Amino acid sequence: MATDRKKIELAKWILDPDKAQQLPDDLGLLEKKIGELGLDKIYREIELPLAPILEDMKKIGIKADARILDKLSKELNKEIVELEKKIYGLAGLPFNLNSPKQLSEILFEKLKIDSAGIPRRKTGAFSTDVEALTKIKDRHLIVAPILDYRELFKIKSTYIDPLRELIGRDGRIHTTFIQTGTSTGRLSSQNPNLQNIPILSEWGKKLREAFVAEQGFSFAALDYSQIELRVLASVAQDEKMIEAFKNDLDIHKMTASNVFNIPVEKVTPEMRQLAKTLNFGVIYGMGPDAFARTSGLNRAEASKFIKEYFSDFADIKRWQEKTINMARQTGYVETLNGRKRWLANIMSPNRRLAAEAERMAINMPIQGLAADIIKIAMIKTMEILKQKNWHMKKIRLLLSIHDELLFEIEDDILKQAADLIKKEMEGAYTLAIPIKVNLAIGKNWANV
DNA sequence: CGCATACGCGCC
DNA sequence: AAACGGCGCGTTTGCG
Repeated sequence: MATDRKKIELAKWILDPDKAQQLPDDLGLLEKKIGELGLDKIYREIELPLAPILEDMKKIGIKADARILDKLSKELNKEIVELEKKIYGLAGLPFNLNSPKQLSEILFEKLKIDSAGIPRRKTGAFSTDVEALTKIKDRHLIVAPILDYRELFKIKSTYIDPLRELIGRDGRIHTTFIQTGTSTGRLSSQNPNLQNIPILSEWGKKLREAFVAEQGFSFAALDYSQIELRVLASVAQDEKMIEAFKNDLDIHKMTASNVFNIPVEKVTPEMRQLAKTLNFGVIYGMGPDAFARTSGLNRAEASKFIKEYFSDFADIKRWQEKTINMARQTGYVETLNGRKRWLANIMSPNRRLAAEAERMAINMPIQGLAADIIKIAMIKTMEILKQKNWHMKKIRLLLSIHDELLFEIEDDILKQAADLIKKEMEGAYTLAIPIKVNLAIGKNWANV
């Protein structure tokens, strides 16, 4: 059970996850307030039981193969040095490639690359982020190797080398899951952050191969399928989206079919990608500008698609408006479980701040309920594992990555145990639609 | 020299 | 220019 110190920290965070208020360190007072604000379920049924589970996860850690990391570090170093040479040659002089300021000077002053369409940063320098560099990729030969350099340097300096140093004498890496670190109810992971290990790039995959299951064990990765969109459909009670999930349709395809007013069979991959961006954008409160930027459309087209989206899924629009109005009246938003986030700026006369608060308002009940669900699943699952006397001996919960749980399971019970966990996760909460979990099994984190 | 900030970027 | 929600972290740069 949690210490009073820990309980106080949790209670204060639940009362005010942005930590903007000055709350007393008096547990009695805090718990009284929790009751008054309808936060008992969050406090007593979710966060308090979760605390010891996170402690166990930290203690057990995840096994990492130092030899693989060492090998990757050497390989990356070779690539990075070669890219540096090439880039300095094209620039005509060496400079600090990791300095956006210096890089900007080289690109746009020394080499005089056309800066049309490249935004300036607040320091006045032209942006050199991946979006900007991609835009000028065809304007000079130096750009492509810079993009390559960025990717490789990032993976080496942020992941490979620090992770190597964090392997303990037990051969494992022990992240800290922070229970009071987010404003929406999610967990975060620190020192190292194991919630943002690369997965998409080729080198990211190689890195994940360094995370390995203990001898005689395998990894089981279970991730909720489209959990935030399912939560959105359910919370907003959008019949069209609910039906799609009930029928286990490809949700992005269905969205494209609606937005483009064509049958599902006629949806192209490009249309589906656009619909996918829209679906995620809706959860984040994306406007026409951001949608245009990420989709490659112009502003007018982007606006048109957003409008079409909300006419097809009118209940979602209505829910968003209702949620923002409630926030204006009460000063907070909440998940179906009562988890709250106070939005001080929702009535701000500063439109930028008010609009920012509105986006937080429509995001938090979705992201927060998804977080509630996976936390409930963690608690229910661990209870079962303890009953079966598997906990820590034959099964360890290693990581929680927002919509995914990574377990290490002894091979003799692997299949039956993984299926059991899957059922627990799917049954953790009842929405208007089924909750689906994907299961993957492998000996390392790249192969799950 | 340490610290805060800006920038950039990995993940969900 | 930016305004797409939630995080943690490495490097550079400017300041005290």
